[in-house]
Amino acid sequence: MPSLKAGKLAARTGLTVRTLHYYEERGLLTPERTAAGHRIYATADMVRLQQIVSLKQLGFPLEAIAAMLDDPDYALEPVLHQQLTAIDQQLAETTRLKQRLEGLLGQIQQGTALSVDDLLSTIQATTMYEKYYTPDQLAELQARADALGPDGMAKAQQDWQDLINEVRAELDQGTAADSDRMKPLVARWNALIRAFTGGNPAIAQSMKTMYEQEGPAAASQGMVDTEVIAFMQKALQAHA
Amino acid sequence: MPSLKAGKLAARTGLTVRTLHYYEERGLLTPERTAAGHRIYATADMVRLQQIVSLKQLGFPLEAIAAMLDDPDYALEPVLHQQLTAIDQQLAETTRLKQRLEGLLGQIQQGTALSVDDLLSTIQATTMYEKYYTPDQLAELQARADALGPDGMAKAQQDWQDLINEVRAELDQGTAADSDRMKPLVARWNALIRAFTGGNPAIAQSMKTMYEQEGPAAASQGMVDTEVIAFMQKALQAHA
DNA sequence: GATAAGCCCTCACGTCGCGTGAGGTGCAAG
DNA sequence: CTTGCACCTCACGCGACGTGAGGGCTTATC
Repeated sequence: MPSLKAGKLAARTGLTVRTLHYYEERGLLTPERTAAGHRIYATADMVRLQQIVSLKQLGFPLEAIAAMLDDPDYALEPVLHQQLTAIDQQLAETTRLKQRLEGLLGQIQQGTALSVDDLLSTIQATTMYEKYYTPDQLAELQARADALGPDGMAKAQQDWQDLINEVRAELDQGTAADSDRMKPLVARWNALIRAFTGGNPAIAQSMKTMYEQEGPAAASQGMVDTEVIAFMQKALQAHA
Repeated sequence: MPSLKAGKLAARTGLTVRTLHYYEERGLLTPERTAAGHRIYATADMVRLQQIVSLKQLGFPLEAIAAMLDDPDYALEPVLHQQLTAIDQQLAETTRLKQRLEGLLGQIQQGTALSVDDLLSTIQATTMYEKYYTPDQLAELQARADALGPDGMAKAQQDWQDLINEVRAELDQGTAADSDRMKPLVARWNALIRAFTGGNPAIAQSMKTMYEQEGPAAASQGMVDTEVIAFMQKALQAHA
């Protein structure tokens, strides 16, 4: 009769004894026991173990596997869809990460960036943008940046920084987003955005999506201060 | 003077206070303290935090980030390369996972597979193969499977199962891999492999690679018993 | 100057899927 | 009968925090 103890089953499946114990802890697999407490895995247990392993290969957490195996009428389609969209998202993120890494490696091999600091300045400039702008749009942005030259870029950066500082000052003073005091700041903000987008509405739209979607996480990229962004979004709407 | 306490900094960066604490625990960020023990983040701390976040976005673990930031001459190229190959591998695995999920969803939507059990039989048949065989080879295998028909498939499966059981019996009896008793079993094994590969050496090669590379993990897929496989590899070599 | 609200602090345990010992018992072979 | 291996049960470790619990600090209001 084909029934095995933990060590043998582990050897045959390529799992470890600890893993079998763990599955039992989680209620996934419940072999019989000898009088001395040794686990005895019968054929049915092996079949079930095989199912567990297969479902794990599909990326399901153990808890979900337990639910599936314990209910034979489990609705598979929704979980598969869910799993698939999660996978798609992960795939997209990983792909972007790969592109970033390749870009940085390229910079290093060209000698453009050598220290951690150099690297970080590159990251800030590129990370978030790649996500929301199409290649076309990125090319256009790059062209405009080139046209400005390093000095122009520095000035634009400074303009943004000054404006953000002033907005934060108002925020700290408790100024309301729809206050008249915000009017000139809103105007300057819009002007800077126009300069950035070059009047291209597609780019403006991408930028808007970026802030809406990304929220706090985006700001952490360039350290743009999430509070200021949220505040300005209200102000922009109030003075639309 | 721009220096903030934990809550404010957290709000601005989109991180949580706990995260700031944790970075301090790990030695990544060490703000000053007030007499009462409250953390005070100066501008330099914010810059450093920004660097930490950026490097985290590249997928580095906190320990590596600490090393990079503490040594300005840190050799970046190797770690970037390493990171990139890790990413590539992850990408490949995730892509395969996605394909599997899509295949299964297709089956469900066609009504071919409805229960968890149906799903699992499909998984076993396909999972591992997709990894090591080229699409061409998979098509050829599929064609041969179709030619056999369901009955032929069942017989082939049974032949394999019988052979494996016999091999395991020898293994349990302590028969040596190079023993003459193994000769007929080796011959049958080779015959079944020829039937499977259809004499196509490319497919045979893929199959070999699969077993070599995958080892125990592969077996867990179809529950092929890793011990029997290892034993047969020795036997096949001994009787080559 | 007292009090309440809100921010800050330090433990300390939970997450997920096991790996890795430590320390003790069971079992088949010599 | 003893040796040695297989088995058992705790119990801590990982990575990057989340989530309270329980208690001090600070600031606005009365």
